[in-house]
Amino acid sequence: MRASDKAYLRLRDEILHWRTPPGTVLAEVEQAQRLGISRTPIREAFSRLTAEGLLVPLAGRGLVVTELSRETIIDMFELRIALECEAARIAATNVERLSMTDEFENIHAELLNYENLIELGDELKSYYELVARLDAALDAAATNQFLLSAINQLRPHLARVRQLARDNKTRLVEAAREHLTIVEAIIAGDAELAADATSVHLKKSLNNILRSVDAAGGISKPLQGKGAA
Amino acid sequence: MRASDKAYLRLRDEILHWRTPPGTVLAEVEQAQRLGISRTPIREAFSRLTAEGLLVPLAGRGLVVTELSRETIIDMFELRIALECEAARIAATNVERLSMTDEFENIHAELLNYENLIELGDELKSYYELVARLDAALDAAATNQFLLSAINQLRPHLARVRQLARDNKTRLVEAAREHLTIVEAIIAGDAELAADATSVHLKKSLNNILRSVDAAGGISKPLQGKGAA
DNA sequence: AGCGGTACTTTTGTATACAAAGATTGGATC
DNA sequence: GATCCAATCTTTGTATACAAAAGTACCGCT
Repeated sequence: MRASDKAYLRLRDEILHWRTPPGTVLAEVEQAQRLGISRTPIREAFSRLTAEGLLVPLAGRGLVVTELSRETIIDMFELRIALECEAARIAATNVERLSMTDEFENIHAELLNYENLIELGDELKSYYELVARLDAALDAAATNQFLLSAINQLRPHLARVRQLARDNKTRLVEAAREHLTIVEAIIAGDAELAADATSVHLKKSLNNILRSVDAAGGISKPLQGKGAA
Repeated sequence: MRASDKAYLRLRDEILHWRTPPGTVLAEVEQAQRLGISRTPIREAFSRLTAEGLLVPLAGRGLVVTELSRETIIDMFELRIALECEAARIAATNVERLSMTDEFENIHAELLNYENLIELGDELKSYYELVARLDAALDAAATNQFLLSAINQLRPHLARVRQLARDNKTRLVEAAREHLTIVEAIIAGDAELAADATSVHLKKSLNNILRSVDAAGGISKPLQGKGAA
């Protein structure tokens, strides 16, 4: 793997997990020395992170990790809802033609399973893996490179926000039911239902995150412990 | 201006205006020599163009200008419709609070003017400038940095596609009316009407482009002459 | 004649030296 | 004491040399 890739992944991971919190200033030489590589691959990594919007140039002083506000999170979800509803719409339309019904049926069956098992802490990781599989299946069924690229552009920002909220058991059971509805709509080929169910799920997710933020008295640092994911 | 910026703008311009058509392979040393600068700023420019999706890496052979197909154009507009309808929705909601009603009223008045003047060739440039002003006003009223960033990501691709279509008088008059409807909906604060009017306009624009492409027997090279814009 | 391997060429990846631009701090002057 | 200017220092921007990796072509072998 290239040094620039390693630097990019590491810096991004540190930002996403709040080890380098918003407002932190990064300089080229400083990071080059810390990571034990030269400025060239660091510049490459910086430019990718800047293009993603995780860093913004600070005139003559290096790059700053983007701030995160309540409004920013709302804006993020506003775009996310538009994009993922569209993706769900397309997926529902294409699932049959792409012979992906089986894949969604499998996910559906496993979701039914996890709805009962979710209270067991051990199952949490598997549950998040299942949601990741659903996301991947949706991506595959969306078949629109531009839409996918826009969603992927948003993902790192969402990952950073996710660190702020802790999913409790109640919310997880609810989310599982919402996912079930989405999957069922896609299997049925009902595009508008898929879009609406996605909207419902995302708006409830947003509310859950905002509740966590407000309960913590604003955005300061991520929640600690195994609950966050 | 930095050498990397100059290189980026020039390379991008050449791609957008089909002087470097899809499929062209670009190498670092080659472009560095042509533009009279070193490889470092060229790499910077290449990485930005790659992030935008105008170039894709070709293993061990440099970077290749992204291909453009009929389906690609449809995908592009699918995303564009989702994004700009959302932007129009937000703009209609915010226009009053942002005190931007006057700006849209001005654009409205000028649109009414151009609807009559549009057949004069001299007015074409001014008309496109007016549409650009409308776009800018919409951006300002959208107030969602993530949504805007997604739209801006799409713009260069749309610019490249625009070179393929020639707007005839009939289409221009029609487009002016569609723009009028959008502006009126925003002034009225009617979010859903603004979104629907935007959808109408963009779907008709897409059809006009596809008609041009099909009439030319596929995507080969851009139309020549003053008509394209 | 086809296949495989090796050497060579081309291309990208990295390090580093140097240049330029901007910010900050110190001093001098009003 | 405040302000402006200048020198210095920090930081990014650019060029270039070198390393590594990948692709290609050629040659020998089967």
